[in-house]
Order: sequence, then structure tokens, then C-alpha cells
Amino acid sequence: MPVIHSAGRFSWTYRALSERLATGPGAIYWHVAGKGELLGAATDAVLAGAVTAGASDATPQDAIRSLALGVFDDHPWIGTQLARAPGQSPMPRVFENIGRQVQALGVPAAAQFSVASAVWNYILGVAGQNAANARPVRPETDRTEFLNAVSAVWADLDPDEYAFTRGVAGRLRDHDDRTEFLSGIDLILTGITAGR
Amino acid sequence: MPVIHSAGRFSWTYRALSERLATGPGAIYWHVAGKGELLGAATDAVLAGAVTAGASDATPQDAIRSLALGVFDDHPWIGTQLARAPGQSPMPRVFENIGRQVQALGVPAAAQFSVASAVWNYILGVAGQNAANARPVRPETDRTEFLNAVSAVWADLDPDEYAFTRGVAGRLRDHDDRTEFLSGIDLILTGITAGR
DNA sequence: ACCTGAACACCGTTCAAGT
DNA sequence: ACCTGAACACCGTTCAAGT
Repeated sequence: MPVIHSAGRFSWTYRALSERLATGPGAIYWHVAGKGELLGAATDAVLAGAVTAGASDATPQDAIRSLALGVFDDHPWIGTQLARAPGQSPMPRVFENIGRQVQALGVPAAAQFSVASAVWNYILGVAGQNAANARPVRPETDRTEFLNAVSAVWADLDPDEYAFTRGVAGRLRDHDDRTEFLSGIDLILTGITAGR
Repeated sequence: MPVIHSAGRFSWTYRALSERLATGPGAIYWHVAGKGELLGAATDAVLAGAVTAGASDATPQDAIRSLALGVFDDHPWIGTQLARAPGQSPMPRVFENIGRQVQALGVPAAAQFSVASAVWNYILGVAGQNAANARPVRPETDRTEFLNAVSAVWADLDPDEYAFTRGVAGRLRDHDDRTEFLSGIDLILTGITAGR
């Protein structure tokens, strides 16, 4: 079967795919069992590329950040579809990468799986979440416009009941998803080393 | 419009909904603009219930854990659909809840928004991720069977290239998603207080 | 003002038929 | 062994027509 090159924003429909491959939609079913396996294969192909990122970083922290950003920046949609194919999936390769950094951070053996899972879950979960948010409810509303609207609502909330939310309304307007994503990673990284 | 009661696992299709409401699919469109707004309304209704959890917990940490588990246990699918409606959404209420715990943990003002966002993102992201994983690719394969298969593959990996993954293959088989979810929360909580 | 329900475009999936 | 493409069931959405 032809290799699937990840091409940015692409609708993974059988019809779009089959048109691209100059064939009928049914042809794909000879190669994959269904949509799940199809997306799984695509996910795997993309993850394989993400592993190389962070291969030679200075600290374990930097290595994890590189890997996380690799997923977040290039292929956030991955989160929606998980590597489930037990076979030759690159999922273990990514997990191995994270796990070694976790070991390098001095996490005791008994906690390593749990800690690596948390990092893994955070990366896929938040990146996927972000990808889902990327397409707005109504296509005509753009991001800044939307954020301004929400920020205005927040700033107008009851000062007693919503003291905190009111206070950060301004930050919402200016916030950057990528930065927030990274700050979460850092929080986890701090938690890892602090818990030692 | 009739209030939508969250009823466990339910397919949010217009047809299923309209049958439930004993009406035609078109009728719903008079009340909501589209699928996004529909799911948004449902999400809001559910989140409103989740806020009460953790209202009176001993420590800020416990309060955040309660809220996180409230989403994870009862309504993991929420993560797939975000509170986007700027209006009277309970989203600010949840965010307020988290924010106050973050303040109680002693996080400096400049970092509060960022930290609260990380907690929020983690909860929705990982819970949603988990909901997506809940339905397997092929319906006939159940969870334990699947985990055993993956675990066996992991245990069989190259000892040099996959030293870490091999080593935790056993833990994968026995792992509990809920526990992993909580351990990630704890990692973040530790990171929050350690970074002070 | 609010509901009805047929209709449209689109999707994943199947399958008899081809080579 | 591998591809074709019409067909099926299903989905979100629209809209003329009803009350």
C-alpha cells in the first residue's frame, strides 16, 4: 500500500483519500480493516517523524519539551486518534523516548510507568483538545474575535462569585495556546523532579 | 427548549435526540444553531453538575482532585467538545473553582492564569482522550484482551532499543486509567507547590 | 412562534463484478 | 491478488409547508 504522507490539514475521508490515490473508495478496504486502522496507520506514520525531535537535547526536560512541541505544532490532530495497533506501531518508540527521560530525571522504578504515562497522556490529550478547538463552531468567527468576546463576558462577571475569573479575563484575551501547553509540561516536569 | 438530562452513554445525533423528544430532526434547529451549539449546551449542563463536586474539600489539592474525577468518571466525553458559548456557560464557574484552589495553593498572581489553564487543559484533554479510547477499534475486542496483546508485544521488543518499554510491559497490562489520570493531576499539583 | 418531515449532500462500509 | 464503482445505511442540515 502506498505510504501516506502527512500533508498538513487534510480531511481523512475515504473519498478524499481515494481521489488522491486515483482509485475508488472500496480499494482502500483491501488494505485496511476500517477507519480506525486507517487513522492508526496515519498516526503511526506521523509519530515516527516526531520521535526524531528531541533526540539530542541537552537535558531530559528539553528532550520532553521538544517531543511535546513536535506533536503539538505539526500534528495536533493525533490526539483524537490513538495508536492502538499493537503491531509495529511507533507508539512504543515515543513511549520509550519519554520513559528514558523519566529515568534520567531520577524517578524511582516503581513510579516510572505512571510518570511516563502522565506525560504521554498530557501531550496527546491537550494537543488533541487544541486541534478540536482549532475549528470554530461557526467558521466565520475567527479566533481573536472570539477570545475578545469571551474575555469581555468574563470581565463582566459578578465580582464576588467570579473574583478569580474576572481577574484573569485580560490574560485570556492575550493567551497563547502553545505557551499554555508548554507551561503545563513544565508544571509536570517540576512535579517529577520535586517529588523525588 | 427542553432541558437535556445527561443519560450516560448516549449518541448525540439529531435523529436519536429528535426521537427521544418525540419530534422531527428539523425541530431542534429552531433552538440551536448547529451541532456545535448542541454539544456545547449539553457540555454546559453537565459541567454545571460537576462544579458542586469538590465544593467543600479539606485541601485545595483535594478539591481539584474531586473536580477532576467528577469529569473523568461521569462525563469523560466532555473533553471532545469544549465550552465555547461565551454566554451563560458554566465554564467560568468551573474555571473559577480551579482558580481559587490555585490561589489557595499560593501561586503568584502573574502565574495563576497559566497554572489554572494547565489544570483545566489536563482534565478536559485526558478525560476526553480516555473517552475516545473507551470505544475500541473493533467492537469485539475487549479491553483486557487488548491490553494483554499490547503488553505481550512490548515484552517482546528489542532489549537494547526498548529497554524502558520492555520493562514496564507488565505494568501496562495491569494499569488503571483512572489511577493514571489521578497521578498526572498529582504531578501537576506537586509541580505547582514546588515551583513556589 | 414553533413544529413537521421529506429532501439534500456527505460520510463509512459493503460487495458483486471486473482485471 | 488487487481494483472498480455502484449501492446501502447513516449522518448533519435545510426548508417549504403546516399549526
